[in-house]
Formats: sequence, structure tokens, C-alpha cells
Amino acid sequence: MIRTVMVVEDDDAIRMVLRTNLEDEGYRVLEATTAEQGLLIVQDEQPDVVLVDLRLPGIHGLDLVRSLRATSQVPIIIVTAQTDSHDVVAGLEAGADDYVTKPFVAKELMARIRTQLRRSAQPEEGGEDLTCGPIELHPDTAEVMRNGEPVPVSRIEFFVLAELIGAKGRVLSRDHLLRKVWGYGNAGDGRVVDNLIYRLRNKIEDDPANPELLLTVRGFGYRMKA
Amino acid sequence: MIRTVMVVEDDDAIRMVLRTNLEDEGYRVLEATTAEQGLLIVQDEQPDVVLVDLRLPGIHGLDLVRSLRATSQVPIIIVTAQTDSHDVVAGLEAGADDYVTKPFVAKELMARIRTQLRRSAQPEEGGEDLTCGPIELHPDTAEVMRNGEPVPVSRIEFFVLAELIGAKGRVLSRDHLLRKVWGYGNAGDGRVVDNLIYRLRNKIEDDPANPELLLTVRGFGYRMKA
DNA sequence: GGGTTATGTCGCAGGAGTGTCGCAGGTAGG
DNA sequence: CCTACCTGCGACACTCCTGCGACATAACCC
Repeated sequence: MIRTVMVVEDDDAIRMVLRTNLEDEGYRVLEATTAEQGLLIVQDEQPDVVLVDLRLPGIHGLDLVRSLRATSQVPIIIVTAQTDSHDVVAGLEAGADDYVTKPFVAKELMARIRTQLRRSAQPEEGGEDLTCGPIELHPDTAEVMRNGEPVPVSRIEFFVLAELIGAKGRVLSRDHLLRKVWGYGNAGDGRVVDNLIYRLRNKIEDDPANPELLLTVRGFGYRMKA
Repeated sequence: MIRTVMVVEDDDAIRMVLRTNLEDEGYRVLEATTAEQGLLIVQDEQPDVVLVDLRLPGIHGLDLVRSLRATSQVPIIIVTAQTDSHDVVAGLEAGADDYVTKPFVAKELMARIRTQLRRSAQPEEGGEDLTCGPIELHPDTAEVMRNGEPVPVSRIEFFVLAELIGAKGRVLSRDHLLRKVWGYGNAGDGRVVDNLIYRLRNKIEDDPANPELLLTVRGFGYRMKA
């Protein structure tokens, strides 16, 4: 299960630090430098957590928090200067879930993100057991095992499989997969997903023409066997 | 266990001397010339010790000490001119752990760093067994052994190998290695990593063209054999 | 059944990712 | 000063990926 974190922060240096830290933690990272841009991307991408700097150019971060909260349950963490303690209160009242003050310790922020994710919580994944029947995913080594034997898969194939297995049998639409795996800005052909599923089946199914693990749900998308 | 020392010092000459000395002692060295930059890097890299020159352009080193101490337990050693004895007092009150006055004797500073490291002392990993198959790393002597025979490797090669072996089979991205080994601010060509891997393979693999220890994970990075 | 849509299948061409190697400037050590 | 080595860089080769299009097949609707 790949989690996505949205960072709304205008300071390039801080945003960069956040990005690297988050990516090290295995998150997909979306970035915005203004509240407007942030709002658009959040609506489009539906990240799992949003980090908002309260001091943004133009629209204040506080208004972004309100706008987000008006339409979404996504966990929001405020990032703010230590001096703006009243802003923190206002932010939490506006609907934010937690806050950190600059200068912050990266590890602490990562811990808080994990907390929010646990709270927003698909109740599953304690340590992320990415397993489905004979298929086993190892995020550490980026390897896929089938009956204990390593199966060579490409980067994108790996992520799609991770997303599907993480969904634990729920149907994922082509659109969902495009957004979660291919990422923002790729409005490409949905058939790309079909192709990739086809190739994945050739690698993980005994009889690719009659899939037993990676199933088609006509009109909706794909899902793994429960 | 490779320890990292952060040097916040605007004087090029002194910083260079510190760097060479520290590297001779086997530390990884991070550098910053301003308090702001230093703060960012400390948060990003979480070094094991920080050296701070009190006379910095812009924000005074004293404020950096306070900022660091506000969010971190990292040992801080102040570097200052002999004349500023009252600064030393202020620095220690601000949360620094020790100080040296310029002109300082390098060996003394090294000794104090060792003291601070002993004090902060991660209780875990006593010497960390850096071994992978026939490869053996000796952090004390910066030597690499292969089947008991010493293999000459350069400084950077040593660090990369240490980072990889320390990861115990997990995949490390080029970006991760760039940041951990080359250090902050080197956003340079990722191909540098490829080159170094190539050279490392020529030294530690039986058949460099068909590596069995230092493996490529296409699309992700490199990892050691589990 | 016939038409229509959704999905499976597969080959291809361009491109991205990586291996390989030589070069030149820099640095350390003699 | 000289030498050897290190190191970043660029060039080229090669593999593998990947999006795309075309057609086949299956599911759905009337």
C-alpha cells in the first residue's frame, strides 16, 4: 500500500527536505507552493495526508485548511513557525489534526504522519504484509516472490501489484491506478493499465488466460483474489 | 559504525582543515557556512556531533545553538576565538556541551569529539558487523577484506559499501546514496553512483559483469545480496 | 442473433535505465 | 616538483521497459 503525502509549502529548501524524508519513508510525495494549487491537487489526487505551511503567499494556509476540511476527511498537519502559537490554535480549530513548529525534527514529523495514517486507518496492514496467495511482495528489496521463487517485475508492475494487494480484494478502477501509480499529470490512456495487467498476469498467473489471482471486474477495474 | 560530524563554519580555511582532520579520523563530514543552512542540514541528516563557530554571518551561532537544543539532543561543540570568553559562557548556557578556542589543536578537538560521541553513545550496535558474504569491512582501519585478503578501496567506495552492507539487503536508491555518502547539497548527476558501483564491482566481485554480491534493482537502485 | 462496448492479446518503436570505459582535473603523498 | 591515484564527467552500447495501436475475443444489450 503506497501512501501519498501532499506538501503545501512555498519555501523551496524546506519542501525539499520534506520530500527527501518522505520518500525515504516510502511515501509518494505531491508538492504545491500555493494554497490554490494545493487545493486543486488534493481534490484531484486525494492524498492520504496533507502538510500545510500556514504562511503561504496569497491565500493564507488557514483558509486552505478550512477549504480542505469542508470537503474531505483527509488528515491535515500544520507546519508553522514557533512564534505563531495563536495560528496553531486557529489551525486546529479550523480542522487540522496536528501541528509541528519550525524548526522541526524530521523524525518527529514522520512519526506524526504515521500516527495520522494509523488514525485515518484502513485497519489493515500491521507492518504491511503484502501477500496474496502464492504471491509475496518485499518492499525492502523491491522483489516479488511466487511460491518462494523470485519473479522479475518492472518498477511500475511492482507498484501496481502493491496497490492491488494493499487493497485486499477491493476493486480498483483504472483511474485509481493511474493516479496512484502513474501519478499526477498522467491523464493518459486507460488502456495502459490493461496492458500492464496483461503483462503482470503473464508473470504471476499459472494460466494467464484464466486468471485466478488478478481478476477483472468488468466495467469497474481490477482486484486481487480475496 | 560511521559517525557524522556537522561543521558550521564560514571561514573556508578553517572548515577545510576541520574537514580533512575529521575525515582522517574516519568521520563523515557535513558542512554549512551559515546558521540557517546548518539548521536545515542538521534536521535532514541528523549528525552525531555538531561543531558551531559562534561568529557566523547573519544569525549568530548562539541562536543556532539554542535552535538545535530546542529540538535535538545532538552534542554541540562550540568553536570560538580565544578573546570571546564571555561568548563561551553564553554558549554553554545556551545548551552547548563543550568548546574549543581558536587557534585549536586539531588532535584536541578530535579527542573532544570522541568524548561527546562516547557520551551520546547509542547503546546499540557495538561495532556493527559489516559483513556480506566474503566481504568484510573494518571501520576502524577503513579496510575492506575479501576472503581475508585486503582490497584497496578509496574513501568514497568504502562509505558506499558501508552504507549498502549496513542496509542488510534493502534497496538503496541513487538519491539515498548521494545524500548519505556524498552529502547534502550534491544534487549532482546520479550517474556518479553508477560509476562508483561499477568500480566497486571490479574490486569485490569475482565476475564484475555478473555481480553476485552488489546487485542492481532496475528502477530502484542497488542492494547487497541478503 | 446482431450490434456495441469492454477487455485480452501481441508486436513494435521509441525511450529510459544501466554497464562500460576513457579522459582530465584535482589531490595526496613522496 | 612529480607521480599515482581518485573522482566526476561524458560518450557509447545495450538491455529492458512501456505506451501505443491494431486486431481478436468476450460480455452485454436490444
